Amino acid sequence: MTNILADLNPAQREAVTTVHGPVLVLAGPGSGKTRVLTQRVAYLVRECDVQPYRVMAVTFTNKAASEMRTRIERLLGGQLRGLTIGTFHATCARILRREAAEAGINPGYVIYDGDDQLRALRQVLKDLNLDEKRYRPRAMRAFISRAKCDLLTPQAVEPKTHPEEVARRVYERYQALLEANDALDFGDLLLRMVLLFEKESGVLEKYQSRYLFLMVDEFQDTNTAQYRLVKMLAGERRNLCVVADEDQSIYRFRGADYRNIRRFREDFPEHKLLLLERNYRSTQTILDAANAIIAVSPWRTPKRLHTDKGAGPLLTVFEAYNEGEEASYVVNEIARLTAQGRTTLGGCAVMYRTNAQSRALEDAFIFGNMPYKLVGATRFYARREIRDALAYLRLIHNPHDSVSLGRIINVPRRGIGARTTAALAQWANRMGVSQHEALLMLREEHGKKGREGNEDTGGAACAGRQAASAIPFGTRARKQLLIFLESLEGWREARADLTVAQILDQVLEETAYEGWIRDGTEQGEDRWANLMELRTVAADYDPLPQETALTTFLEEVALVSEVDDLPEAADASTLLTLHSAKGLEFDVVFIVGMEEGILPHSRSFDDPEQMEEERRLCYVGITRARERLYLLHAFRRSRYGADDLNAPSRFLVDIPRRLVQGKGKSQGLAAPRRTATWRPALKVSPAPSPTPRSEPQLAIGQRVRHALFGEGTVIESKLTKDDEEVKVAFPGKGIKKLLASFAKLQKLGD
DNA sequence: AAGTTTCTACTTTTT
DNA sequence: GTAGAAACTT
Repeated sequence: MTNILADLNPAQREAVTTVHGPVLVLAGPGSGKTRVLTQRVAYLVRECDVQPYRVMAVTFTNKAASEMRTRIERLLGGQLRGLTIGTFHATCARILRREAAEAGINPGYVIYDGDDQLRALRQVLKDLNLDEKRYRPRAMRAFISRAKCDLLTPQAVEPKTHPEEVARRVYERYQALLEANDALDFGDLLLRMVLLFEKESGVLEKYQSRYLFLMVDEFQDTNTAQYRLVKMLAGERRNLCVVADEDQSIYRFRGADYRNIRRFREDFPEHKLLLLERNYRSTQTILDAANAIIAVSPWRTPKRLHTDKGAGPLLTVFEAYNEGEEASYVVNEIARLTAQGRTTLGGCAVMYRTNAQSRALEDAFIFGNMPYKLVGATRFYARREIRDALAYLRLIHNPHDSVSLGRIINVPRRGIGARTTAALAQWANRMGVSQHEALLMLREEHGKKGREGNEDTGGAACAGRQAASAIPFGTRARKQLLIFLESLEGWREARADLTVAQILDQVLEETAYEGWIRDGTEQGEDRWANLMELRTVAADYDPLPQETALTTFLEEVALVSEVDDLPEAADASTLLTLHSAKGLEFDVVFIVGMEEGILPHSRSFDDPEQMEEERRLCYVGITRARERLYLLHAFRRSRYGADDLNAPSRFLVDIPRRLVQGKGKSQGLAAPRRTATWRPALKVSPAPSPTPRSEPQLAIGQRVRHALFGEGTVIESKLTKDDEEVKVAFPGKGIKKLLASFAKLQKLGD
């Protein structure tokens, strides 16, 4: 058995072994805090005879949680039954499911994400006769989410302005809709948990006495609801260990409040404070740059990060002419560094402020025939086809979910248009039942009518009997609705005998979804492939007991995050936002778009607090680098259509020149364009030298082979200054723009 | 109701 | 420069 405490520095060791009472670990980037947390759990279990099920560890992402679990299991050599490791949301979702009766929730509830929230809100705005232009669903969502983070129910909100009063009413109505749908949104998971603990002291005590030891990672990113939750759970015992780095607090916009650190210090005055300042990741040069950026920030506990690693290479600051040149510079540098054996493709990452910036980079990677993996962009679970499929599954699981119903009732097209869906929603509303129940009533009426042999057209005959159930549909609409209901009821019955994957198959089959989505375009193929990918994920749930498989699948799918489904294996560079970079590390990091208006983002200009957050975001990016750091900005950048000229980021100015290669010629205000700057990189690049001018150009119609895309046909070709740019159609892969010198296209006969 | 075209907002970050 | 909604037509 390995000694759990070996290889820990004194501060780390103390953080691991101080298991009783509150502990605050202030941990700089790369200081081994994940290590501390895993060793601490292992220490509790092995050295202190604590049963795993008495420990709860909360992490920020599911990925962090499963990594931690794996590492602990490796340390202890065995499965840890009953250990609770997960995100706040996942943990609350599970407890609420278990305590559904006490919480007054249907245990089969579904979880609404941001997109579902918007759909629900649009319905609410329609019901309240509010103009979507004046009361933006997104603004309403932000208002509601903020309220929930602050533990405010609609009744508790105190509107200060008229628009806030309207938002409060929307919140109230929205909440009623969710309740009717047996749905909880992300905010509800936390809010309802807190409310349950406050209302039912017995339930709280049950969990307090189960969880003797609590740990929270990324504590600076907790919101008020989350703070309240851990404080309640810690109870009298106060065995609560939180790990925080206020310099990496980057989620203020979704309610995170790094002041929870201060709150912790006040609420747990007897806490032990531990500082992890030794960095095991980066060179001193990178740490100095990071310190220079963050030291400017007020109100922070100063930390002095240090490392045993040497100075390492200087930083590179580079001004490109535009985003295209910025991207090709990155690709060239990665090619050069990997060819020199200084790193691997997987050791390189490119980080940016907004997802939209990934496009130019992707183009450059494809141009250069360099493998890359993209984190985020259009999240897998945000894709339309995936959401459609999940809506079907959710509806089968919980027919009250009218948001899902509204999503797929006419997808694929089945003759139920906007008019009919609006009428159905209104009708159900008026009768105070869910849309599914309304459909069941419609069927009943229909059957009755048939038996009575009543041959009226339209719903007039029923109107006299029951005003509330006057059926607002024409014959055709009614027929289509009943056909839809039959399908749904069929799946719901079949559900008991089928696995999740089989239910999905059946839905796709019976709705002819494949034909609907596979329309012969490249996009259609992608979408179908995504669905098959979803099917693979669903098949993972086959071994679970039949009754819980669908519930578990839907819950886990609702709570996965961006970085969670990062493919590990492939040797490819990573493209990701600065936000999703947190917690990761790479040999070489490129931060692109270091410009005023991009990083810092223009939305932060008028709010000093938000500007500080931009600074921390920059700090997070820098501290991801182990060896080499490149900071890039472009003289000119096109942002949705128009061209902008952006000054270099103010954060660049804070970096001491001695840390920067080439004496920072490009620092200061926007310099005139110097395209020559990046050409040398192209020359030393290991990529094959550009096709000699004499070589016959690739003609339109020429068949070619590409290493990544296979065989294709040239459909467009134009000569640029010193190369040839071609568009090639690859069957099944779509049309790609390629640079002849990089793409290594092999000409094929015929 | 479905298929077109036109318009518009979008691009901050996500459990 | 695009995706999704709204406004049109068939």
